[in-house]
Amino acid sequence: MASHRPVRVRFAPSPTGMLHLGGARTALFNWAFARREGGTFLLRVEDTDTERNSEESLRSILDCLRWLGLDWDEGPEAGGDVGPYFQSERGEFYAQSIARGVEEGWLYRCFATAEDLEQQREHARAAKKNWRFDPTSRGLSQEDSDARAAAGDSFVLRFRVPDHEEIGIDDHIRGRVVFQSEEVEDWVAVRSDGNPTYNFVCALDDAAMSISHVIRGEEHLVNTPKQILVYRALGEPEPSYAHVPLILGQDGKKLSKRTGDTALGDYIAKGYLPQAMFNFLGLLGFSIDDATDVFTPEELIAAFDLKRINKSGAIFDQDRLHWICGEYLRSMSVRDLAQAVLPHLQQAGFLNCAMDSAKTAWLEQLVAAFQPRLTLLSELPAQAAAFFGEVPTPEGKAAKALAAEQAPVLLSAVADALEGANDWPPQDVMAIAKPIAEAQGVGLGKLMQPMRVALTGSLGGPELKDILALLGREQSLARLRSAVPKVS
RNA sequence: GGCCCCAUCGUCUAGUCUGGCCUAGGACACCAGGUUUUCAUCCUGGCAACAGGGGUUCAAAUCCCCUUGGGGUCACCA
Repeated sequence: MASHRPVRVRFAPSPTGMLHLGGARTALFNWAFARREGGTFLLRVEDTDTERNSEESLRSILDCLRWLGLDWDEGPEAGGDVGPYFQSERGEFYAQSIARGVEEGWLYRCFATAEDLEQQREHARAAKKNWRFDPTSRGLSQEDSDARAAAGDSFVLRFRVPDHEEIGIDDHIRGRVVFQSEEVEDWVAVRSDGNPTYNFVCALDDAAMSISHVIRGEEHLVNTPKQILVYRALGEPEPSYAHVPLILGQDGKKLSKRTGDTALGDYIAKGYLPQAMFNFLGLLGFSIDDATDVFTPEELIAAFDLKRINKSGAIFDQDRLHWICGEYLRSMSVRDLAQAVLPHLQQAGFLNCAMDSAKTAWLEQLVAAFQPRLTLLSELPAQAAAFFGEVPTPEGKAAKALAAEQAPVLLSAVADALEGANDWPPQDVMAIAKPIAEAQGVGLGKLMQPMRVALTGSLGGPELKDILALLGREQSLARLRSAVPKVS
């Protein structure tokens, strides 16, 4: 099959909703393959469903692809020599192909109504019999057909599927897959309103755009024979195929909204990093080798090979995505991380002010203190709330630590000691704390615990020294002092 | 149900095409230790899989067949 043509691959989204994770991964694989082969990656918008299309969907899909770092060589906003790249603008081209199909006889009029056929299907279902379109309209004479059309009877154009023909593909992922033409019904290629259907225009456009490799989801595998037949009718070279396995939900079925978020946009909103998402998607159904699970786009490209894509479906593993995100987040520079996390803080109502250099420096200090504790950008506002407002009311063990018998004495002692310190934060908090604990005859922990709770409301969190620095002298002392009367 | 696809730890996977190096490797999650004033990070260790049955072969996770299980698809949606 056409393996020596220049590599041209496409991602063909339908702008009827948000970009699905499966679609995002398909796009990623197409992109990686094109980049690996030095080929062309193009975007074609399949907006033939005028009912469900929306401008907003298209924009969001393009934004999502860009967010992932996938750039396209031809398509919307990029142009190209084989456009238009919107199917809604290719009507003239389709009309020519339709005329040709009718003339050459591989498209024929069928006057059966959708309702009739639906009724037949119903009957078959009730009788538990397998239903397939009965191509009796094929027998309609040209005169009768013309006459009924002239009389204004509504009709669709069906594709005349040949008898006893073997339709096989050598799928890059699955190997040889063969269909018998008897299994393929005379499908509708042009609707009664004159608009062509997906299987028809998809093949038409792939041929016209010289697509060399069709890399798409496995759910399209059964569409392939229909599309191959179009190539054969057209006398165009067939592309080669790679049917990528599905992304499965926790239930083992095709990922759907029932089992969690399915749109890439949902994960963007949750604060996942684009590098992490790219990495994770590239690891679903593909692997570089037996040990590499964190990699750059360049490394993915260098190793990319359609034959290395798995055959079986992969369950979307949130834990793994979460982990990868943490890996990237921890490897980021404090500066970049501060920038990335700022929108999430502002969304939570923090830092909604002009960011002068002092504020930025403080934010970077905060981010540095929390970096080892974060896996998602969106986690910071909740974790660091104590640094933006009141001390959250301690709960559970934290409340207990603050209510300990010696806590008031220890806290006021430590507040006094800190107040006397020359620098802020004190160079060695431990050196200040130790004697106080000893004087009270308790372990260091007995002092540190209530101190943390008094300052942040929590037993966990950054190092004490960082907490004092972030809070500042005044605020730190105030919190240590005000915690005392609360418990006494 | 017809047609098509698939089958290694709970999960993502390496190994399968080109049988022996596999007493099946890595990672996530989980569990247990260690480092750390806390939490987290980090380090060490542990748990855990070739769906079943037949072949072929000196040798099978790897090749063949059957069974079972799972999935996809059966629109004038894409």
